Amino acid sequence: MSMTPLEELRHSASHVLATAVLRLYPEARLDIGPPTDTGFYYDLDLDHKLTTEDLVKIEAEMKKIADENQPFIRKEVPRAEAEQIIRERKQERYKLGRLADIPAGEAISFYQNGEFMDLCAGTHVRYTAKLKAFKLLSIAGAYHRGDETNQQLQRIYGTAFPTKEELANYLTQLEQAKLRDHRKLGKELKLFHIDEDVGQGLILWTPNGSILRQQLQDFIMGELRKQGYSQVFTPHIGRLSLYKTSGHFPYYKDSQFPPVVERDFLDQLISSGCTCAEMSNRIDAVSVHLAERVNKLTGRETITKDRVLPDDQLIDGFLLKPMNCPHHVKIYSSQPHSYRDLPVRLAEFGTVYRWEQSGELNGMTRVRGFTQDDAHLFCTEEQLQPEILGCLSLVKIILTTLGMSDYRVRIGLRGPDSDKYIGDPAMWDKAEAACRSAAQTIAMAFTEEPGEAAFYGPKIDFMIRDVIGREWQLGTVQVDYNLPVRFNLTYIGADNTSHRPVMIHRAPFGSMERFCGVLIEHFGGDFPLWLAPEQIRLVPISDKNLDYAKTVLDQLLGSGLRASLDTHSDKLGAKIRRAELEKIPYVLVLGGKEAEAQSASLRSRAKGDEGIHKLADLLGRFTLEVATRALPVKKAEAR
RNA sequence: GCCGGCGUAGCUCAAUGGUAGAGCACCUGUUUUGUAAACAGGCGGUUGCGGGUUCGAAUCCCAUCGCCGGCUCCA
Repeated sequence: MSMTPLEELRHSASHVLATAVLRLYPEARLDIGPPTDTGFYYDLDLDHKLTTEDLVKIEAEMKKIADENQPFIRKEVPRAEAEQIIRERKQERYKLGRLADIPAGEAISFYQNGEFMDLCAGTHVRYTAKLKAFKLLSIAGAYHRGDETNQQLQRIYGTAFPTKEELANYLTQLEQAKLRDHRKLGKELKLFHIDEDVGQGLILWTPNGSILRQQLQDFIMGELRKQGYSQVFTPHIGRLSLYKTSGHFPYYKDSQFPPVVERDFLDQLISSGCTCAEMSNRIDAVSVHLAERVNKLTGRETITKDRVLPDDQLIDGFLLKPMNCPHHVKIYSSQPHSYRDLPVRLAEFGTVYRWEQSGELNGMTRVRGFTQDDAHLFCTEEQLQPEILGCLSLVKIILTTLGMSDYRVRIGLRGPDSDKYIGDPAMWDKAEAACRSAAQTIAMAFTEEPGEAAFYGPKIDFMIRDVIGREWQLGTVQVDYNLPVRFNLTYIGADNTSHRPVMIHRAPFGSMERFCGVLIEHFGGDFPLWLAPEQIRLVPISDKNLDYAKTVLDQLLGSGLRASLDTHSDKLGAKIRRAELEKIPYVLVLGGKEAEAQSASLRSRAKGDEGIHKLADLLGRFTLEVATRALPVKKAEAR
């Protein structure tokens, strides 16, 4: 087990944390305490509910242990002795299981510092005095082995650095990151609102946020037209039977909003004394006809007998769509296709609804209703690779245009448990190779992750971190061999026989909500001119300049720019301050001098006062900056 | 969903069992301003919602809704 020096330090800090906890709470039962990307934690079982005050005490005890300068000593022992050590220390509850995880033949080691001894592969710093800069940050619940059916433990998070300066820098960074949090900026800049009366995880896009979203949509739609996409519109709901054919219902029932069943139907069920469990079974069930059809198409018992009921027992209803694909599939299959028509590319900003667990909801990045910049491509096997390439280039255009370079690309391949994956292994090989070579062609660095594929095909995901350090999936490109089969999609080939198309799901932004959330944080609210809700604020020096200011406003609006006039009777400084706080890219100061020369005094967000310019020049500059979708100049670079 | 913390004016926060308050925002008036905050006055609250304890509850207890940090999940 090799660790970087920083990991070694943090891992040692977690041991010292455990040492301190046992001094204060000898009854604590320890699980594990590894280093993380940003610090370390230790999971422990303790009846006493730890509070932030307890953290202060534990941290003080850790400082003492560091001062005691205990050496970390490694001891390798046979398995039987390891078990004995764990029992002597009354830590058998979790540690014996951890011991059992160590494969036979591998060394079993303990690390001791002072009175504390822990089963541990290592490595560690040599003395506790090396721990000069650490801090406990938070307490959280965590399931033993990450399994929600297991005991929930208390997890203490902390961080450690080689020096106090580095720790202080990290903590300041955390504070600064919080200022860019999209939930905070969303409120300050009036970009979106979530109202508990509307519902958790349901975004209300306010006028400012709507401009942001609309600009992004217009941008991507322009690119889609260039790539030969067709625009479609589909409703927000669809019949349950549609999702039974696609397989989404009831397989993903727990992450869907409950189905809508007709009122007459419900009344009938209630009067017939139908129980909830019975009703649930009947809603989940499918007809003999549908089961036979799906099973025949997929060539196996995809829908098992226990889910089949006679037609008069079935309850149909509508589902808020959790995905757009079944609707798009139905558009494809509404008419016959020749190989000459392919690829068919159907695009829609489609709003979908998913029942996310309440504890998982987070601002705009994890919501229950969101709009995907979705599209479904229907193509031949041969077209798969170039089509994937086209999808990737879309994502690349977006990320490049927005200056987002801090992302990683993950190719999800099928894992070893082959039962989960549907479709012919030879087709999978081809699709996985197509993903790989498309990514290579476009020169994107990627990691291949076996087991991360969907059950219906491999995928390419774009992962981006938010200011808190949480990683989110944005853009995605997924190959699908399942839906074309289930819906019996075909096209007529050059050989005049029927063929099965391959489907690609792709969403370069992912969802507009999540993307905008991440984008707000990426720019810290200082949007490029083309995205800024308000681009230019007009500030007259005094009310005497209002008339001139109005003529300037008309010219800006007439050029398609988003501008407003500050008519408050405040002093100039106050008006400037207001515009700065609202992060408006440009302020035009208008006074007597400016009015005489059809000009304006320009103040830019990046550079400050830029002096007097002719209005005509300014209009040209602004419209060009919008048209080229120029990235904002950073304040530091401007100086 | 689970563990823990939190919920006071539009926003940021004060008031720890004894009269709900400040700053900003907003409105009115005065001021007419040259690059990040003029001055004065006014409006604004059933302390998330519902119960309970108490002579008296923002404060203590119960329940519920929501938010925050994790965990689990994410077609």
